[in-house]
Amino acid sequence: MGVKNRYSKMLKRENLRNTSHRQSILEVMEASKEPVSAETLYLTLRDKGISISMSTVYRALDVLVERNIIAKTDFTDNNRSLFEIKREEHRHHLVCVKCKKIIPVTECPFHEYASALEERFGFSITSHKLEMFGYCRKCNKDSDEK
Amino acid sequence: MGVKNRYSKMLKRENLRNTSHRQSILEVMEASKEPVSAETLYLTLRDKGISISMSTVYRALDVLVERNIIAKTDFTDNNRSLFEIKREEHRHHLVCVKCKKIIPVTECPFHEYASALEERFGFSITSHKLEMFGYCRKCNKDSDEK
DNA sequence: CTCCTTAATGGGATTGATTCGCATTTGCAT
DNA sequence: ATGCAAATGCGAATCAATCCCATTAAGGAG
Repeated sequence: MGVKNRYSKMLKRENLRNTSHRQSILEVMEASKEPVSAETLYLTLRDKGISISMSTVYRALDVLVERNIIAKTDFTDNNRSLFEIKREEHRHHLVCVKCKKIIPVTECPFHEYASALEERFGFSITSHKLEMFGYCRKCNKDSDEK
Repeated sequence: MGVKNRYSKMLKRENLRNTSHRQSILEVMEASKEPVSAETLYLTLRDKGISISMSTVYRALDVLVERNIIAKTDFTDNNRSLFEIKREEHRHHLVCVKCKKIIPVTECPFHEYASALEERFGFSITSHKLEMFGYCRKCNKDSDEK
């Protein structure tokens, strides 16, 4: 099944219209290895010759987050939201505080921990986010050389 | 050692002036069981009869985050930043997506996982955030009753 | 205790991301 | 092909956060 067809099904299942803009947005997000901002998305689409407005980008992102197709991830950096498509395995991130590089990580060993908390607090956990901050290999090396 | 004295020392150690506003802000944050927004802080201080401006609140929060005395935590809810004083043990949170209640959790079983990632990616992790989302005991019960 | 330097503050203006309102267009069921 | 509700565009509005600059106050030196 082609990628576009897969998106159609996803949208249909959620009672969302299969518009070309939503298709394009999902394609760009699928292709991106890192979380993207609304503006990056907008500019990328423009570069590809697609005419779209910022409102549409934001609205599409909102509805896709709401339907659990993409995730909004905040890194506390310059008050901007980043968005990432949900893949089979969810992701965590290593964020370099110096060069801002974001490394996705797919391992997630937290089920046990989560279960214990659910029991203790009577809380049903439906999702979680883990972000780790520090210095990437390159920035570590750069500061060694000084 | 009194609380105020402790704050004085923290500020002095960081070469920050021990101003009454910073004292007040730290007191309010210490007393708060949950992360607070800049606005909440501002209003709380006003209620206590302390005259302060939003600029000062934001500036104090910035410098305290920078010096690692408090932490900025974003919960993706209405694009607002929340701040929390750092205690002996760092904290994670259970965030109820319905009533927005935030339950702090002090257990943190991630050192092993973190070490493995550091090795694999040559990344030095200096901090991390884990937030879990779902439904609290009360909101679970409310939806049962329907 | 007083003086002096400079960090900190107030308050208003500004920025910048995100949201809103409403007229127009488009998807899609029939 | 037709009709209607959903989606879009574009400009205006909102709202948290930041900036500017004149004023105040912390705290070290004497």
